[in-house]
Parts: sequence; C-alpha cells; structure tokens
Amino acid sequence: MLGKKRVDVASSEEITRFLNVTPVQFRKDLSYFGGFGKRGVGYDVARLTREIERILGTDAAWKIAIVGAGKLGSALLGYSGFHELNLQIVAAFDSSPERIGKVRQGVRIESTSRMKDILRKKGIRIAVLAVPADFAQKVGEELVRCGVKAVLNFAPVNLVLPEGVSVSNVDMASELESLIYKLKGERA
Amino acid sequence: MLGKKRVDVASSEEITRFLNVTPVQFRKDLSYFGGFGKRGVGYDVARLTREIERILGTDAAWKIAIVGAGKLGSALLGYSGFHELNLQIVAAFDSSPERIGKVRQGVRIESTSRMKDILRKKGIRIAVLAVPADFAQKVGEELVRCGVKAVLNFAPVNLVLPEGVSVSNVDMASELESLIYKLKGERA
DNA sequence: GATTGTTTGTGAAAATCGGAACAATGTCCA
DNA sequence: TGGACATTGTTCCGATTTTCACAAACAATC
Repeated sequence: MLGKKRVDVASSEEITRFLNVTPVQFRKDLSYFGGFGKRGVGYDVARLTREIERILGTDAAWKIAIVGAGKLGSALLGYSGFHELNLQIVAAFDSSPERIGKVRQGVRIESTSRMKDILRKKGIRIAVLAVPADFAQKVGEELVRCGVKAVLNFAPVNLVLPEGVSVSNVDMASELESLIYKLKGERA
Repeated sequence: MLGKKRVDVASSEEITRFLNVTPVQFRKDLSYFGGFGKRGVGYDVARLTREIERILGTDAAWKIAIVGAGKLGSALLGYSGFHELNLQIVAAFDSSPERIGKVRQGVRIESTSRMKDILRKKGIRIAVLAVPADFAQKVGEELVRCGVKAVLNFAPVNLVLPEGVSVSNVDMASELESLIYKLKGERA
C-alpha cells in the first residue's frame, strides 16, 4: 500500500476497472486457458498481453478485406482499431466505377467483379461488409463463394449466411434502441 | 393453407424467419410486455409494430447529436439506419476549424466549445461519439456535463462514465476478435 | 520463521436464459 | 353446433452464466 506502483504487475481488480467485466469473471475466464497470475500478487501485464493475444489469435497477423468503399467503408479503412490488433486491410472493393482505382489509406479499391480472384489469391477469410442494406445479403453470399469464412456486417440488415460461416452483425440502430429503452426506464 | 396470404397478420414463425430469434423466444419476450397476438391466428402486424415502437420508445422522435465529424462521424451522419428508427440527428460537433461551419446531410457542424449551449438548449440526451480514441474518454465526460444521459461510443476504447449514464461501446475490434477466435477454433 | 495482508483460482450456490411441452383460445368448415 | 386445426402464452426443466465464498499461494514485515 505504498506510493510505489508497479506498472508491470496488476491485479484483476485494477485491470477490470477499465473493462466491463467483473474481476471474478476475468479470473475465471483466464483460468479456463490456464493460470497466468501469481496469487497474492497479480498478473504480469506483459505476459498477460502475450497470452491473450495468443488465445485470441491476434499474435499472428490476419488479412481482412473491406467490401463497400462508400462513406462507411472509407471510414473503416482509416479506423485505427484495426491496426492496433493485428488486422491488416489488404483489399477493398466497390461496384461504383468512380471509386474503383482510387487509393485510400494505401489500399487500392478494386471492382467487386474481381473479388473471387483477389480474395482467393490472398487467402483472405475475413471480410468487413459496408455496402447499402439492399445489397448486403447478396454480396454476403458472394463473399462465401469467394472462400470467406467470417463476415463483420455493418449494413442495417440481419445478414444470414450458411452454416460454417461466422457472422457478426454490428447493428448500430439496435444499440441505440437499447440506450433509448434504458433512458425510458429511468424516466418511468 | 390456401393461396391467399393475409399480409396484415403474421405468425411468430413467419415473423422470426428473418430475425435471429426463435418463435418461442419472440413470443416470450412479447408476453413480458403483454399479449399482443391472437391465439390460433397470429399477430396483427400494424398493431405489433406500434406496440414495439412504443415499448422501445421509437414512436416518439429522439433527438441525437454526433460528436466528431471525421470520416466515421460523417459516415454516421448519412447512415440510413438512424432515420428508419425515429432518430433525428439535430446537431454535430467537431474541434477541427476546417470542418466547423460546413453542412453535411443538412446538419451544420459546430465547434465543440458550443456543445453545452446547444445540447442543453435542444434538450439532447443521446450522443454518438466518433472522435479519435485518445479524446473519447475526455469528450465523453464533457458530454455528461452537458446533460447527455446515453452515449453510443465508436472509438476503440472502453468508455467509462458515471452511474446513471448509459454507455454502449460499439467495439468493432472486439467483434472481429470474436470472429477470429471462432475461425481459430475451426482450424484446431 | 511466524504472522499478516493480499490476490488468485476454484467449487458451490444463485440467477438467468433458452427450449420443449402443453393448455388456452381462436378460426374455419361441415 | 361441434370438431379439426392453428397459434399464442405459460409453465417446467435443463443448461449456461454469473455471483458468492473460501482455500491456496505469495510477499512483506516483525
């Protein structure tokens, strides 16, 4: 309880102070993969980081593609959160002729007609879908035919893809609905 | 079982065909708020829509503000999902002088220094945060001082705000982490 | 070295969630 | 009217998740 703070070691409570999980949950989740902490001391932050990266698979670099280079797609191309994990945006696609050929954030926007070639050649298995809602389902299915195994969908539709393909729908409207619902609850 | 389809009435099974919930779950959730369906028949679609909107609070219009008018913020200004709910973007803020004063999607971008005035005057309680990660926590706290009660955070940090303020972190990186983890599992 | 205080890891209890089964209620048709 | 069929709303139950409680392990101090 001295003024000296060791930044290289942190307790589960200190760590979860800025996460939205409880210390117990944090410890239990970690213990499932093995005990990385020292009792009475805490967790070696450097080692913990390495272990978590190994568990999550973010120690090796993953190549991802962004499909749809409109406003949202362009924004995602520059989104810093991807780089901080080991996610490399190595391809971008759009169907609009005036966007094809342009280079954004060092990535050349290709025609969607070339998706299969490029995705297969580069061995990309993760795609971020940022096309208008009307096209999302169709393009998503095309991605599956291109060998993609995981899709992060930003279009405001519920993307449904075959078994074996992971889909994560980032539904901003739903998130806002939840917030509104909570707000209403406080009023009542 | 005739060819005639009544589009004004639908069963829970028909409704959930395009949702990712089971019919039972759908009925159970609804029954928590009251029985809106007719046994043996189904749900009156028009009424169901009204009831759900009432429950979620999207029957009345909500005014929201977007803070940060960079790539992501601009994209969100044009995001169609907001309009489909009853969410009106009535204010946008940025700290960068070259963006202030510009009009995007009919909304004038104001200086962040004017946040408190405008947010309070317009009675805005919901804000969408799309600023760089380094500023997110600071700006979020400022929003709370401006009377905001719910924040949808797009910055790749875990925003923590005081009790009584709802925070929803749209963490795209986390979503991708989950996808990667699933992908790894299939490999092993 | 014993003692005290701290923190992890884990086993058990509690709560929550999702699915299956079923009774209640409605339509339709003879 | 009565019977066959369809669909909701609810109860029950198993599984999963979250929380609680505590023993084990470690550091620091006397």
